[in-house]
Amino acid sequence: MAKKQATIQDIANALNITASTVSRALNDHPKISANTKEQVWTTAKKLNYQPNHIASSLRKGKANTIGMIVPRINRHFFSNVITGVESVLNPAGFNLIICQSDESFQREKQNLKTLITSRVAGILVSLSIETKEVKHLEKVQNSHIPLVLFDRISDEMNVSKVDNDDEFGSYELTKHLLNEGYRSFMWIGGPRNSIIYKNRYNGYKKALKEFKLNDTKFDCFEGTPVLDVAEQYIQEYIKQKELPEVIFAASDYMAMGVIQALQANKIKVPDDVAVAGYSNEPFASLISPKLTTVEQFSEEMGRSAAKLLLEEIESEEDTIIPRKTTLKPRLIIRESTIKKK
Amino acid sequence: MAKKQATIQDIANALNITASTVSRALNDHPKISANTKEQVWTTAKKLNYQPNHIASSLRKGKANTIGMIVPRINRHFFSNVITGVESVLNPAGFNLIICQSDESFQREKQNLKTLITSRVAGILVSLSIETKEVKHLEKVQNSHIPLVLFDRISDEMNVSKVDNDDEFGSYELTKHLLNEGYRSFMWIGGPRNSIIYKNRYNGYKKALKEFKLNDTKFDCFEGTPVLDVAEQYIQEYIKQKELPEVIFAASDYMAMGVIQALQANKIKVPDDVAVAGYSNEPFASLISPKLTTVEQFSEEMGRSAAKLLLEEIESEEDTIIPRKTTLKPRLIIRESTIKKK
DNA sequence: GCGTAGAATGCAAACGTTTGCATTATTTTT
DNA sequence: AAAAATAATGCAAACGTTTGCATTCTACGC
Repeated sequence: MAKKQATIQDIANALNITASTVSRALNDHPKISANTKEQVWTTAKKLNYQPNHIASSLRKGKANTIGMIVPRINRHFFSNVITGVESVLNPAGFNLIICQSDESFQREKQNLKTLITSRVAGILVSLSIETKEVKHLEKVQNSHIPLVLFDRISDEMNVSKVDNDDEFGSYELTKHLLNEGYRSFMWIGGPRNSIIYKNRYNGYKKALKEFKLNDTKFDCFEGTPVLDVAEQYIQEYIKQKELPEVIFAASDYMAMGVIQALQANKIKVPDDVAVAGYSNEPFASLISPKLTTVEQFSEEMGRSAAKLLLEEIESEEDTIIPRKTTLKPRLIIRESTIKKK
Repeated sequence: MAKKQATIQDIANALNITASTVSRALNDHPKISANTKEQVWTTAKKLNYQPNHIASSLRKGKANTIGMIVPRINRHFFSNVITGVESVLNPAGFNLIICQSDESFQREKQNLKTLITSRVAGILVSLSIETKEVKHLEKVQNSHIPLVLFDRISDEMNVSKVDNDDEFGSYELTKHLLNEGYRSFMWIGGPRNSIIYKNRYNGYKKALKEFKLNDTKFDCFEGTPVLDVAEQYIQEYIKQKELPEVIFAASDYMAMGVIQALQANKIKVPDDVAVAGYSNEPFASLISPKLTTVEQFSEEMGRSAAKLLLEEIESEEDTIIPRKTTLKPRLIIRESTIKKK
């Protein structure tokens, strides 16, 4: 019981050599004889020696741990980003500490503090919806910890970033709708102070402008990007006004809400009103009609962000030049926007 | 540039006191005068001092970090468990290191090793599908790290566990089908060497037995619990044999595959054939017909597992008595199994 | 056979905290 | 007023590694 973990010193004692030799042997240092290495390795195994990363981190002045802050882990998009991050970090010998801000600015600050005191080797952040200023991120830089922002980025920070070309994705989707022949549009999206929705809106507008459809008579609705909000909005809308030919919801969940509201009113999708979404949630291909949407390469985003971070961590330079990677999303055309010819 | 992080010693120097006093002041030790504490706190702030958790972990012999191994993070169920775990661990001052086994036994072993060398204070594990033996888990116990298994548990390990009462959930669902009046059944599920699917199968059988429906003429199919596998199976099945009144798929994804196969053959759900699933994935309420299924309280599972682990970590005892928590799932009846009266 | 190079290992300090015990200063008790 | 108790701080070792420099030993060249 309570047998202590074997240390490097125990191995040294067993072999009548010093801890330094053992340390070097374990790390396959070239100046240690093959014979000694062999002995060290076998006794290490015999004693069930497990290296103490804490001690080595302290001595080396840095941990093999990366911190990551996401708004919420149980969102399809973010959990895939995490998978991508891990796929790069683990082979490089790093562990991931994951924190959730829960879309709260306070928790985001708290998380950052924890990561700094844990002396992580680097930090990845996707900002919470509530986050309007970035002073807390500057603290990270003061602590000389490499920082990379992804998805929900901030223009104010001069650090490396990875984002999706939301404007492009939205533009492509709108073009598809226009090419199908739709001419009256409604836009539904999340709050436009979020950079994500701002960009999606801009792409939408840009495409419309190309077709001289500047001022559509139909509304643009902004709200919390969840199913219920969109559903209620459409339910109300139906009672009062005429519907457009197509509704572009800049979130799949909102699109789902729209579809449910329409179907509840016996309005056929896409025959009466077409619907498009954004981000290709898992359900998008499962519902009927299958939802036209835009796929974001979430795992790829994770990989890109992790790579940028790794490079900064392994860089010898004093000052690193921030870089930005923008990923092109891909249009996925499905039943919900196909016009009967 | 390259300014080092301030240490406890820097504060001590600034105030002409020793590091021990500073340490005690920062930890609000009762024997330090209010005056000194005040001074220490203000200079700590002035120097932007950030405690070094690595050093303190080393000295104290343990980290404030918990390790967690899940098969895959981007599954709705597991990401919710993680959320539950965090909600207990974070307030208690612990961080979470999350590892994915990717359903691979090798990676699970590798992950465990990493967590042991990181000297985490405790480990939470849900076993991979491939895991048949648990020797690697015994290593954790040899290292005197508290261990709690959840969801995919093993009977061979004498440790604390949290699981779902899958037999009960499956039994309840089958009872509902029987009460609706269905009398011919088909079972579709994941591999029965997985404890999860074994239990679900048992609950199903138990309910049938109560209605003297021991030997149904319809098949039981086992396969990888994903959409495609189930869809293909049904597609083939339709060509060859007559369908049952109801198909119980012990995974929502499989149920989805079943529904798609049926609908592709113009077979109406539930009018011609009813379908039920298991685990209440987000899409279950979005598809049409809405899917009858069983909800598992994933966040609650995370909270329970984290609480058990915390108790073990904080226990002073040398030997801890393993405990087991079993969560009752809840039947969710939706359109896909409602019989036209 | 002496000097030297190179190989292998040892020595000791360092990383930043924490903590048992010792010390000093102050107050209380008798 | 001396002894004892209390309060506040200091001293130094410890946690388990890593690493620059020193040391030992062997072999080689001339």
